Amino acid sequence: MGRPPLKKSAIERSALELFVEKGVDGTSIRDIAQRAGVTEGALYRHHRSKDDLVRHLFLESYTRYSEVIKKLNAEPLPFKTFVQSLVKEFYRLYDEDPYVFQFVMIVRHHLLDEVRSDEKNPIELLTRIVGSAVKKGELPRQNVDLTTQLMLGMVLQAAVAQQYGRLKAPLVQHADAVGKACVELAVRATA
Amino acid sequence: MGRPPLKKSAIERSALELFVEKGVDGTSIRDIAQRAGVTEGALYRHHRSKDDLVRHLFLESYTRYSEVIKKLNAEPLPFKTFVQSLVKEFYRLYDEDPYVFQFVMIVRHHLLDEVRSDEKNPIELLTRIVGSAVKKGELPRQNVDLTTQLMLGMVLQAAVAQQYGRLKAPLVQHADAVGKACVELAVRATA
Amino acid sequence: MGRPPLKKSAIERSALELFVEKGVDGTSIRDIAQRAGVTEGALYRHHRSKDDLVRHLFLESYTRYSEVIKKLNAEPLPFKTFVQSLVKEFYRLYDEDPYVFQFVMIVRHHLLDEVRSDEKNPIELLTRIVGSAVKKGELPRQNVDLTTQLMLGMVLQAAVAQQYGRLKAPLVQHADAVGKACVELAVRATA
Amino acid sequence: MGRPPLKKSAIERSALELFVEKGVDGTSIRDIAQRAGVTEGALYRHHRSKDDLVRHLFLESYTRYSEVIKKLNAEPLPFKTFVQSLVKEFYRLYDEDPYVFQFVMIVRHHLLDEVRSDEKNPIELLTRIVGSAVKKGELPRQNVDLTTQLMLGMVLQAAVAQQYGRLKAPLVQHADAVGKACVELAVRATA
DNA sequence: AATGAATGAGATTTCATTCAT
DNA sequence: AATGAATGAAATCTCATTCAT
Repeated sequence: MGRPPLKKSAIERSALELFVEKGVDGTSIRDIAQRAGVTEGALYRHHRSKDDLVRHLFLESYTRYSEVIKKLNAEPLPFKTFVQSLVKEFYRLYDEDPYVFQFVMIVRHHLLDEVRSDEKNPIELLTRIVGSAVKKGELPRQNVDLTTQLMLGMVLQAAVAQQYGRLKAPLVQHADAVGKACVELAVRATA
Repeated sequence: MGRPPLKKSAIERSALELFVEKGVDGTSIRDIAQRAGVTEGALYRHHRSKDDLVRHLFLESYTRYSEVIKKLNAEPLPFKTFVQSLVKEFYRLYDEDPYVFQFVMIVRHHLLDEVRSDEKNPIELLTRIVGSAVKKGELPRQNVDLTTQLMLGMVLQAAVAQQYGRLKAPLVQHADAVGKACVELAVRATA
Repeated sequence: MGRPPLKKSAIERSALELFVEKGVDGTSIRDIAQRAGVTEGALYRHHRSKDDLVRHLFLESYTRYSEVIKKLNAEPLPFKTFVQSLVKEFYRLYDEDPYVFQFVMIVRHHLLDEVRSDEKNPIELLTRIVGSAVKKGELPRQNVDLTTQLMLGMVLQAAVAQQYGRLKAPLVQHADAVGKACVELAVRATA
Repeated sequence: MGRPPLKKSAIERSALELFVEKGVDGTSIRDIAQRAGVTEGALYRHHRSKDDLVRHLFLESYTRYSEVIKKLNAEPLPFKTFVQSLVKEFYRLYDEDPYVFQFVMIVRHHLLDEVRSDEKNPIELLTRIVGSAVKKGELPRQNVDLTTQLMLGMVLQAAVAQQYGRLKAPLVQHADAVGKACVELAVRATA
């Protein structure tokens, strides 16, 4: 009945981009409003505060990535297939919209607490998946936490490198290589 | 390998810690002065501006890490030895003062430009080292950029994980495992 | 003596209450709309502006009280009867809807100008009534302004005290005592 | 060692006056700064927020008046003397600086809570003093709360009337008349 | 009649920096 | 060297009001 919220998505998109480009604290409400083509007050119709906006964008973005893991975990896949599919899906998402990934990387320091308590947060889940592959005998005995983190490091770093121009886009073309590296790491690791 | 500076000025130390804890933009001159136990004006005796202070701390910290690579690169080591020594030295530094590493991670977005142009910046150097190991036949033909980034990802992620409480300190105890993973990655990679 | 308006519009009632609870400037259009269960725009169907709404409520409330005096003044009553009836009517009104009284107390600072010019404003009227009682010999010679104000002070303070929980409601039960105090004050005062 | 706080009192005085003239919510930080001849930020060196400033001024002002009662209560005076001295002291303070009194009247609605819990708040004290005069037989049995409030009403209303130009300043010249009225009220009241 | 998104002006507050002491 | 009051600019947020729907 009232006006439709024409500018809501413009505001959120502008914010996401600016947060990535200049950092959260480095981006002012005015910056966001200008890029979105609205006045500063408009933002507050949709979000209680700048902080609120950041939180909203974070949860939205974070969820997008964490659901990939949850979905893949729902089907019973061999470890190798699981890892390779995961990397591919992950990089597909990245190529689709690198800003979303970059935004999560940038704010996780300050907001990860809100998610960490979640028993099913993606890192926890990933660790458990590696752990159960060890129990099933798919992988040798090893430091599960360390292996998980190292795999994660490889997957994330490729994205960071793309950002800095050190790897060519699209990232999906590296998915097989990275996936293979992850699997080999896990298969050859020793306790 | 240098010893840690036994006594940084209280101002610089407070700044470093706060920048890590709350971000650079999230930290005010007042915050720094308070933690250092001085007043706001005092900071300007030692640094022209906040920006100046950040730059100073960054260069100091960055140098500490990049020199490890330069030094190791000065001696002609086999690839495997090089990588393992590098990881060990790196983690020794990290354990000595995690704030320094975290600070570099945090501000590189904003300040890396000043360093990137440097032909001898550590990533460039690392990439060249992997590249020449391939040329010498120490490593099989492969995507050198990708391999370098994946190794880097593993090394850095372990530090991030420690920060988040997912890996137990000191990091040095993981140096051998991480070093081995890096070497195997490079050795087994294919073009 | 008029009956209370059985059904004020939700907007006006909400506004009245909020103005009393948080002050006029401390109450936003949004606050009013929320409590009334409508949206912000709706208010402007009924009142040109917030200022308009305040003025409307003030005049309505103020009139309610000032008419008591005018009516009583219309009949030729002995001073004592006049005062006692006045207090009783006044407190009856107060008990009926304390918000209305409190609202008048709160906004008189800002709006009294509009009324003060009125030659027949209640304070003026009251002062004249005391004055003519002196002229008629019903009361001894005295500082008429002072006496009027002291009587007024007693009557109003009982209401304030009720508000702060220092006198029990309903106020009407104190009307005789307060009325008697006013009369005695006037009767015993000296020039 | 730093600059002396030259502007602190100017800020507080300007605030006090403006709060009385235009209300607390009706006065902006800019208003205060302008009248004090400083920039807006200067206020925040001395007070954490506008709210803080209001609270500070209130406590300071409130204390000024409540100490009159406390001091007089310290000496064992007959009721009549006590009341007359109190009114005189009170009006002396008022004449000295009417703004202080008016400010307290204006903000008490919003801040009185902070003081009400105080067992020794002036209204409580006053009530107890009347009560003990009754116990001692100095006054007849009566509704102590009501009498106290009516006396208070007279004393305060004279000040309000001065503000509105209905009583001539200085108020001290009315002290005896008001004091006498208070005493007579208490002496003649009945249960 | 009503909605609620959006505006535009202004409010409070923060903060890097300067400067008298 | 150091202090901390004060500045000036900018940041976040509020809010009465308008207007397309």
